[in-house]
Amino acid sequence: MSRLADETTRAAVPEKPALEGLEAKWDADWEASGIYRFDETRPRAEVFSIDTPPPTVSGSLHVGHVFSYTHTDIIARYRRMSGQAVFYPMGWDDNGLPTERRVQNYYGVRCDPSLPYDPDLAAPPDAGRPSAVAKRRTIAVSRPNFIELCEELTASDERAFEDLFRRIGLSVDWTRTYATIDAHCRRVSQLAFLENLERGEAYQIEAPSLWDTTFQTAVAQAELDDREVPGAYHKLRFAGTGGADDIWIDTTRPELVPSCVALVAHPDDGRYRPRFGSTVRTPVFDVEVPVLAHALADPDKGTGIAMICTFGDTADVTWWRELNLPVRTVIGRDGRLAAEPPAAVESAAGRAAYARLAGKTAAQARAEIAAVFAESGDIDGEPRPITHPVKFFEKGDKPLEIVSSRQWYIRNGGRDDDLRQALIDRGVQMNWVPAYMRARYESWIAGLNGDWLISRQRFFGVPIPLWYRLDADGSPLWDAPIRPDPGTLPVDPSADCPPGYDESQRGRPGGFAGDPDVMDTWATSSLTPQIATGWRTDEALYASTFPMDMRPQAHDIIRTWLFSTVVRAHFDAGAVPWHNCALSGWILDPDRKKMSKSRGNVQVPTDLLERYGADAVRYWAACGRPGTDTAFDEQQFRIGRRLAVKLLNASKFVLRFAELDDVASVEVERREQALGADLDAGAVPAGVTGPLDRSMLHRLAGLVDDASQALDAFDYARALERTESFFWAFTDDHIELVKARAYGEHGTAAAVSARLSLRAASRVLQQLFAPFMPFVAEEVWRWWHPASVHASAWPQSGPLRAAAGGAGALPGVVAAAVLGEVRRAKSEAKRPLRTEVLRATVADTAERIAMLATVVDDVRAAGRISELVTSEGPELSVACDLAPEAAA
RNA sequence: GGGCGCGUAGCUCAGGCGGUUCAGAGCGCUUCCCUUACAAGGAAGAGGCCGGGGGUUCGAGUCCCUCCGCGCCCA
Repeated sequence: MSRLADETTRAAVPEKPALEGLEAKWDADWEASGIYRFDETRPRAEVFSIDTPPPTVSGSLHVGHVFSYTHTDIIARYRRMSGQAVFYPMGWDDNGLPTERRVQNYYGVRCDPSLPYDPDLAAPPDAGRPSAVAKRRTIAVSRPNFIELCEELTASDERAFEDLFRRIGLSVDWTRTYATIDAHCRRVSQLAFLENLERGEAYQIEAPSLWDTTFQTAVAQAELDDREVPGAYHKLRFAGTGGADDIWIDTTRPELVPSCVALVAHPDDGRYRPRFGSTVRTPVFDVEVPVLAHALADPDKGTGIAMICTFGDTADVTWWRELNLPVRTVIGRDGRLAAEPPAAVESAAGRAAYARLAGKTAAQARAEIAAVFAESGDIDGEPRPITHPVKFFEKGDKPLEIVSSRQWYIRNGGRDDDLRQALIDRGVQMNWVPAYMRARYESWIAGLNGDWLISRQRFFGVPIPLWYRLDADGSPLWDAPIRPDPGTLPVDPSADCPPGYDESQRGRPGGFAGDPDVMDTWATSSLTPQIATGWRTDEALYASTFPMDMRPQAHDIIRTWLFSTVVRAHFDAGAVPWHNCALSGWILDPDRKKMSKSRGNVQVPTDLLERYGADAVRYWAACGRPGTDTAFDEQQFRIGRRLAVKLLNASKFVLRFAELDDVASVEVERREQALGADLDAGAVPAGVTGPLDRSMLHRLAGLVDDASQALDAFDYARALERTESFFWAFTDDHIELVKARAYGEHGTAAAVSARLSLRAASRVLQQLFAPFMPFVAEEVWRWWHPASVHASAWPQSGPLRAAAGGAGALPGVVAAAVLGEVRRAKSEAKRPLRTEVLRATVADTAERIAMLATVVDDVRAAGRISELVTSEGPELSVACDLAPEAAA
């Protein structure tokens, strides 16, 4: 395509360039030209595929989204300009508890799975008005209706996110979006689960698991928070049997005494060693339990001996499993004590005491049992207040209980050393940015103490795709689940029938029952690479995009999203899911607190975009180094905006020489036309002869190498810093130094050299800025190019270095240094910069004086120096005789 | 308690392999300048025991040890 032919499609350089309106203008242009669409015809080696994090759309927009997504976009744009076909999809995470909660509050409804589907149900008229919703009773709706409401609300949330992401110029391929609850994701999620089941990587077992009594669901290890909460030690008496002494234990959970199955002390603890193997009787409930030894018992805690209950905490689970103890459950799924005591409680007194606890919450029962023990004399003194760490569900506000239930697990190395090591090895096969983040991955794996619990007793999620046959008594036959035909996925076992059954057999003896549970949201989002790349649905796409090249994500979810994704890819593909993990930091408010909705310190991005523009907001984001938390600093937006304005003005200055009606202008155009399309390959037309011009091109070549190297290493911040620093020196010094020559004051050849090199540098700088500030870069590029800068080829240093013709950095450095000294002399004399210097005396080393001689005309013109004399000296010094001040 | 990271100018932060772009940038502050790309701008200046203390080395923001302070992840 010849540049002449497209002359008419180019915009003229405006008289007063401005940033306003660029975002809408170029977003529309990009959308129309489709330059961000993935080219499926390109082979794997030319593809760069990105596993974009699906944002939780039920949250609100804030600057944190802008921050990390901009980092990814910079890399995507760089790779695209480097010639790769960038696969850059977008997902929405609308699956799971956050969405359920938002829907409940927004519409004022609750899900009742026992209700039938109502096809005519409309959203409540007061939906979205919290004060109105709060005044009325919540409306019970069926599970399918509830899910419809979830879908309705998430659809509008997703539009708001897409608007924001377009506004900040993400070069996402918007024809490739997914939502974690859509049919495609449910299908992939269920299919992957069924394949895990087939290979034995998923299994179901009745076992103690962490249980949130508020949300009524099991939760996984990765979702735990330890919180320090107040509690109290109760010192209780366990009566020795066969005439042995009583044993006193300290416990924070006396209400669990009815579920006590043993006492345990450290094997080396001399105080209790004689008692190992003997028994004691629990206070009041009078159940005989053994005294056992286990290394996990802490001799320094309380009296050094603990009671094992089923179950009070995770240590109980370990002891129970390793010491082969029975189960005596008292806490139910609702967090209350069961109506009946465990069968082991036989005595009338014990059963009477238990009756005082039955139906109470754990906290209520604790108070009651303290009274019971006080009456019986089995407690020593008053409870002693302490604070201790207690496990919570990260989204919950009541302590977790441990209840025995039937749950689905996926193996993750928590109970298998070989698998554990294999997953650690996968981490070694990936490039981590920054590198030290891998340590977090490894330490998480090292600390795993069980497999990954994926079933959740919730509604808005991907259902476990199984049914169970019911025996003649109506009890499910757990060991032989009925699987769906893969072609029918996704299925909802609560609404769909298994193959060979009809709806009338649901819940009937001899019929079937659907698995009531859904999968944890991470069980689906751990499959984002498979979801995005067309696994099992588009084998060609999968082959050209998987394993993916990049997973950008925040560092706090290494243990969840990153790790679980590695687990799935390891099982499914025997591979890493991606070659690079880029971990981003958080946005902190100016007081260095993490920005979050609950803290109320969130900055709304639309407001910032309004005031500073997308390029300025991106500039701020790009200054945050990989993995590093960044404080929100409004000053950075101003700086970014100033940089964008400067790029407009500097580009205008350079390009408008072409409009001068002089010989040099004709000559520049002739030389560029002679090169034709090679200009786009980075060639510089012959004719750059000026030493200062060549010196600048030499340094520009170095900048291209630095920036490319940094971007290859995902260090966008370094690339921007180098580019920005060069650019300011270019405008402050180089342009000032060559300005007179470019205007033709030293003849045509000198002007041609100046203008050609300025144009070459502008071209390169516009391209180097393009990944960071895509809107303004596109604007200035289109002033002289028919096609998008974002589809142009990333600059190469070779042609620039060739054009520099062996020049070094020094001429430019010396010229700028002398000019700086002259400016200082004028500034210190409080005279305008245009003041004439009658005579400047420059002393410097011989080498630098020699360099100065080659560029002296430029220096004299820029400094308005009439006479410049040089001498040798140890270092640079400049003495200036300024022209006398004109009489007022 | 373990792991990781961070302490450099008033503020926010750069400082790839120890030595000529090692005392740096921007902001803020002070002063000056409407100069034919840019006043939504430009030029210049002042400001620092590079957290403390040891060590390695001819030489240490840079490497090692230790202490202090801060943050994050996990127990």
